Amino acid sequence: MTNYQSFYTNRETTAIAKDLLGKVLSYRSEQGVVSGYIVETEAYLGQQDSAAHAFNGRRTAFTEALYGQPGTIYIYQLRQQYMFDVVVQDEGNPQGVLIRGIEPLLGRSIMLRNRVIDGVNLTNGPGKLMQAFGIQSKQMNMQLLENADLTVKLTTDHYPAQIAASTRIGVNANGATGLQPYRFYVAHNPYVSRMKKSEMDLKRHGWS
DNA sequence: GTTGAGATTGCCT
DNA sequence: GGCAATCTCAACG
Repeated sequence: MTNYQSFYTNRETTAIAKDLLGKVLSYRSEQGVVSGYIVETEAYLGQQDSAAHAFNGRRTAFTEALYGQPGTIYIYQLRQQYMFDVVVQDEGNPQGVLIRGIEPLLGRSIMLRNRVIDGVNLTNGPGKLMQAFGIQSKQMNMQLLENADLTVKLTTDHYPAQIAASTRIGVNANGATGLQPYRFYVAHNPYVSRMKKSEMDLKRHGWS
């Protein structure tokens, strides 16, 4: 267990999901470095969470990465879209945090080229941000964030003025934990998915 | 500006 | 065969 990995264990997954807000997600692409501040996350609590891929201990090639060490990359494909989770908790405990939105920092022109659409639509969704980064394969699945071209920097100069919570998006609401408030986001930040224009803070973007 | 349904691919979530 | 942790765009208010 490295120091880097200790961030991703030893406390509740919901606490880790909140703590990731404001951290910088960075990718060394072939076109150059692209990065952004994390503004939206969702916690998935593994075997007891009816909305989680690893509910009831489901373990297949699809979900294998979730069972890896803390800080492992979990990339999966859904309807032509790639999505990215950070695996949290100790090896064998299949919990994860889905990164749902980022505020662009470096390489904005690269993201524009990859997405061909400007404004908040550049990165305000889990599939959108992967498109913007130009990650369109599962090549980095199961790698450690620490060693991969995709990393999360755990120091930051951005802190949410307020963290909001809600139910998770797109999950089956009928399960036991389907309506738990495990989605966390920087209140009023424009790059949060489904953020209403009338609620956006266009000056400070919700940072303190 | 906001909401709803269709698109469309891989795996059994 | 059916469904999935989404995106896009057309239609409505």
